[in-house]
Formats: sequence, structure tokens, C-alpha cells
Amino acid sequence: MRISELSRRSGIPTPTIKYYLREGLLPPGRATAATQAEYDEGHLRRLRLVRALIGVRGLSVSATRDVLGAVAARAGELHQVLGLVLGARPVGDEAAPEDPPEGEVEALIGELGWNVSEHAPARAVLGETLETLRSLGAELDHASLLGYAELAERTAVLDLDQLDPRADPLEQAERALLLTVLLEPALLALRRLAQENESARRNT
Amino acid sequence: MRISELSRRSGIPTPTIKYYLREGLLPPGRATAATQAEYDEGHLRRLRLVRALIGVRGLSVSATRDVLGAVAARAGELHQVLGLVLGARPVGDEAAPEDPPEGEVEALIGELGWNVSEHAPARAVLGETLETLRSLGAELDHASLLGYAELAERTAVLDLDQLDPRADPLEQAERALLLTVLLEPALLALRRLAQENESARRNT
DNA sequence: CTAATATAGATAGTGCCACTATCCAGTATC
DNA sequence: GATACTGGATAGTGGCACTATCTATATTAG
Repeated sequence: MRISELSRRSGIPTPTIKYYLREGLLPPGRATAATQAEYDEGHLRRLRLVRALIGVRGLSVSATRDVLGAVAARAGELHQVLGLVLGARPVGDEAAPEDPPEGEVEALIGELGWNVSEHAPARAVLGETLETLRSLGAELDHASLLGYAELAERTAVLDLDQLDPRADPLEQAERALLLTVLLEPALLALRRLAQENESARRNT
Repeated sequence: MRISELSRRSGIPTPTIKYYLREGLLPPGRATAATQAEYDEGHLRRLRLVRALIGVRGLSVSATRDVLGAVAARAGELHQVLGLVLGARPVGDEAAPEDPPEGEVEALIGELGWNVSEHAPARAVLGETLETLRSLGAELDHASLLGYAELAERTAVLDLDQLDPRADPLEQAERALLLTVLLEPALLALRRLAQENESARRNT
């Protein structure tokens, strides 16, 4: 399939596809001549994945590239991928160079007995968010934090249940990415609906 | 307090504060003369809140304005605020005009017996996300969705426990906003850590 | 075989957004 | 009264995600 068909089947304008090719979000097609290349179903799938990450979850192009790169590089080690895949700060941010020990996060992970990589970006995200809340006077007490962590644990069990460990590793990793990232808005939406319901329940 | 002190105490440059004033994220100060106005602690608090919404959660300036407006307008009806506060699409998006009935979401809400407003934007967000997942071939079965919803329910209980129903309604609403919105990255980070842990556990 | 169409790759331009800089006339303060 | 600061207005900046155009080639319809 040539680029115009890729565009037609994905609904994405040709110039945008070229842009994604330049940015490395989409691997180049198999060149058949100086001005001709051939794309396959994999490209189409990848293109849809890219659009979902950018459009639904609001990742930036460069964050998307990083995430996809991480998945490709570590397709074999699914748990690394799951943990690492999203340094993706909501906004630029570029990870403050200062690296406070963030004892609270370490302690929590230790207390729960979680086995997670030292470098998981989620550690830093968690630490920063707790710090921000504290600085705004809305500190979370330890018991609540533990409660949230336990719910996260059960969410993760549900998440992992969606995966079929017998599938091809790369496909598996892409599916994990899809479920990890794209489910995020859905889980947050569920939380907001549940909050509204719970708030209504308490105020009657 | 004049604008320079507001800037010094918040760490935000004066021109940016002026920009927020223009954009309506911060109410104007009490004018004492043609070129003089007085700001108070409330302005400082609001400014920090704005920064947190924009910086930590990545809301756009206009989304932030909408959210703050909604909170101010409905400080009395906390549960409405909690549910409504975040139509905030991750990225522009502007809510597709097509409005499919989204029967799945309605059914879920009915099944759970949740009492939420007809117009809660979270309904649409949820519907769209499920639709996207389906179109990418990563559909969620009903049982899993129910599982996630039940976990959301328990998260909401924890959330509401953080609020003190005796506090001033506006302050209460702002705190709710803080906890709803700023906790989001933390909850997602917890989920990713838990995923990595669970994945490691299953693969040993 | 030719004319119309399509293509890869390169370069430049666009529109939006979140600031940031500058200017001005009017205080405030020393 | 000189200097610094202020509110308000207007204009400029840099980054980002595209989008448009151009050129040299390739394919294809007639």
C-alpha cells in the first residue's frame, strides 16, 4: 500500500503522515524506488496507535516517540515496559534536575513490598505530586495514601488480566500500552462519576 | 499587598500574573487608584491553585478558567462540582458534536445505581474512550469494566473522606478541586508502579 | 509513448497558545 | 522633585503540531 491509501484508510492527511515519518513515530516504508515506498498493515496499526496516544491521551509527539521507543526496545520485559512506559509528564516539565530522596515514596513502596525498578519515572511523578499537594496545604495522610495504593494494586490486577501472556511479545507490549495509557482517561472519568455519586449520597 | 509582592511570594513573574488577570484566572485586585490595586491572601491562594492546575495537571488556560468558574458558581453543590469540574479534555478536542447514545455507559451507571447528572462530561469522556479502545481492537469486556467501576467507587469514598463537610463551601470546593485534579497524576503513577510490580510477580 | 497523476523527501509557512517585553500615564516614596 | 513602581494596553516571542509547496522521479491511463 502506498501513502495515499494509508491516508485514506487511517483518515489522516498525507502531509501529517509524512510529518510522523520525519519525527520517527512511524517507521519508514520499504522503498521500492527513489520516489516510491510500500507500507503494510503494521504501519496502519501503528498509525492508529499513535493517533490514539496523541489525541485521546494528549501525549506530545516527542513523548509518544519516547514511549513507542521504550516499548520496541523492551518488548521482552513486559513489566519494565509497563512501569517505564509513562514518564510522560502531563505537560513539558522535563523532570526537575533536583532529586530529593523522596523518602515518603520509598517508604510506601517498601511497606507494600512492591518490586519496582529504581528508575521508574512514576516514582518521581508520585513524589512531585505529593510535594505539590503538601505545598498547597492539602497534604495526604499516610493512611489515605496506603488506601489509594491498595486500590491501585487491585486495578493493576485487573489490567494484567486483560493481557494474554501467550501472545507475541511486541503485540503484547502494544496492547499493554494501549490499555495502560488509553484506559487512563476512562478510569479518571469513572472516578469523577463515582465522586459525584458518593457526594450526592452523603448529602442526603 | 501589591502585584510585586504577589509575584515574589508566589514565584510567578509579574507579567504572567497580569496575563492571568487578563484571562480571568485571577480576580482583579481592589483598585485604590488609577494605577494601584491591592491583593490579598485569597489572590495568593488562587494563584497557587492556578499554577498547580496548569503545571501539574497540564490543563490549558481556558480549561482552567472554565473549571474555576464552575467551582465558583456552584460552591454550594459540592457533588455537582466534583462531577462537572472536569470535562477538561486532555487535549483541545472540543467535544465531538456527534452524540451517540453511548448505551454502554448509561447501562453501566444504571447497573451500579449511581446517581450522576445527565450532563456530566465524564460520561462523554468515558464513552469516547471505550469507543476508541474498541476501534483499536482492545475492547474491554463488561466484567472488567464493572471491576474498574467498583474500584473507582472505593477511590471516591477515600476522596470524600478527605473533605471536611463543616468547612466554608468555597474553600471546600477548592480543596475538592485540588484533590480531584491534582491527585490524578499520583493515582496514575501508583497504578503504573502497581502494574510493574504485578507483572514482575506473575512472571517469576 | 506521452500526458496526467502520484510519490518521497526537503524546506518553508501557518495558527495557536502561553507567556514575555515594552510603553504609557499615573502613584508612591524618599 | 527624582526615582521606582503600578495598572492597563499592545505587541512580540518561542514552541509545537501540523500544512503547503517544490522538485525530481515513478506509475499509469489512453
